[in-house]
Amino acid sequence: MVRRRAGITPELLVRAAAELADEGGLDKVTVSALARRFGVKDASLYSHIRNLRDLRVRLALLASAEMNDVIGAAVAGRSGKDALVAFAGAYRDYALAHPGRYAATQQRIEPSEVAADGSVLVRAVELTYGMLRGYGLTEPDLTDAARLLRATFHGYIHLELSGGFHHTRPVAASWARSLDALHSTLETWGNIR
Amino acid sequence: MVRRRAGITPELLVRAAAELADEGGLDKVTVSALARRFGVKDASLYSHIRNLRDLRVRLALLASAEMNDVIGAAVAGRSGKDALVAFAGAYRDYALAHPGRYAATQQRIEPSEVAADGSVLVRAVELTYGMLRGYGLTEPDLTDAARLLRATFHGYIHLELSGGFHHTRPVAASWARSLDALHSTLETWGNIR
DNA sequence: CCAAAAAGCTAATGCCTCTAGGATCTCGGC
DNA sequence: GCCGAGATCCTAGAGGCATTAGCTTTTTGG
Repeated sequence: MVRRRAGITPELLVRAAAELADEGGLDKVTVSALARRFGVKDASLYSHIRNLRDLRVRLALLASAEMNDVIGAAVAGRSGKDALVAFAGAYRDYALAHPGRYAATQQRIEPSEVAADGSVLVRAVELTYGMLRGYGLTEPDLTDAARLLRATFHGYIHLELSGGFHHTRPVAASWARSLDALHSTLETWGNIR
Repeated sequence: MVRRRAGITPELLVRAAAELADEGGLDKVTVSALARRFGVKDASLYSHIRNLRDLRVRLALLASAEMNDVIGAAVAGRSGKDALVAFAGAYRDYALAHPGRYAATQQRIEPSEVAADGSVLVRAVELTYGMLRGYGLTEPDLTDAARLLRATFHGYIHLELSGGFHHTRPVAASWARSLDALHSTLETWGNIR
């Protein structure tokens, strides 16, 4: 009997996992579902990934890299409010288009789990700091402002994705208004309080 | 053989679930774990709760009610920045003290799942709006500002709980600074852009 | 062409959800 | 006090998922 192999690689698995995540949520990313997808037994996947956790970490890194790319492209050549709006827009668009991947980026990941690929996470921070330096901020304001931005962006997307905004007013309108507010805050950061 | 009953009620289950959640995270809230806790077989719990989902929704309502209480008490008699700081402090303190319960409040819950107890969710909105009216905001600014606040608070807590803040600067310091910024934003909300 | 590495498979264990149907306890009413 | 109804708990069992161990088959480099 000539049974060809499935030609599975960790990369293929992660890509399939990303699709599963975006289709049905991060908790649909399961070793069984993945095995099913490749027409293979569950146990067979353990030659390619260490375990489910490993798979999800890889997925998180994939998604983070993708986000870095779209955000990086969006901010390129812009500064000030232009950059802020571009950054925020790219962030939100990615998250809404790829909710499962986005959710994956929100998992707690220990440095020991990423081995050498921590660069992805570093770059995300650099993008934010780069944008903030356009507002003339320095430490510790840089850290404070970066935290505020990340929190606001993430909080918004999370609430939007989890159906937390019931009001009839379009979320996009509130989002734009919040960006105005954030911009204004960043401009006057040094004078507040 | 005289076997006394365990005296289980849905309320007891939910309270135990809350403890499980705070101890090991929301995904440790499991029918099996709960049954174990009460010295009873898994299947027995299905006389008290419809299913796991039902349990988690009840947990979310419990936690939401608790948060409303502490926040309500914190804001009582205050206005302006006092109220904002009190609100935010109560919110963050509760979430950090009860991470599992807090996580439960972040689940997507359909109106059909809460039957008549939707009042809890309404009150949360009222608390926020009440505080914002102290800043003289009216619709649609009220909605926009409420969304920004919820997003920021939630985003901050989520990132803090998930270990997203790696920098050495104390999170509490950045948090305080962000509240200053938010206050300033709310004060000038009408003038921005 | 062959041996070792790689990629799958079967078998098993353990944990979890949930349903069906049976036994037992409790309690209100006679 | 007794009894039936309903509430509460149990046993059995199906099915899903993660993970390990050990075996077989396919590939591939020398």
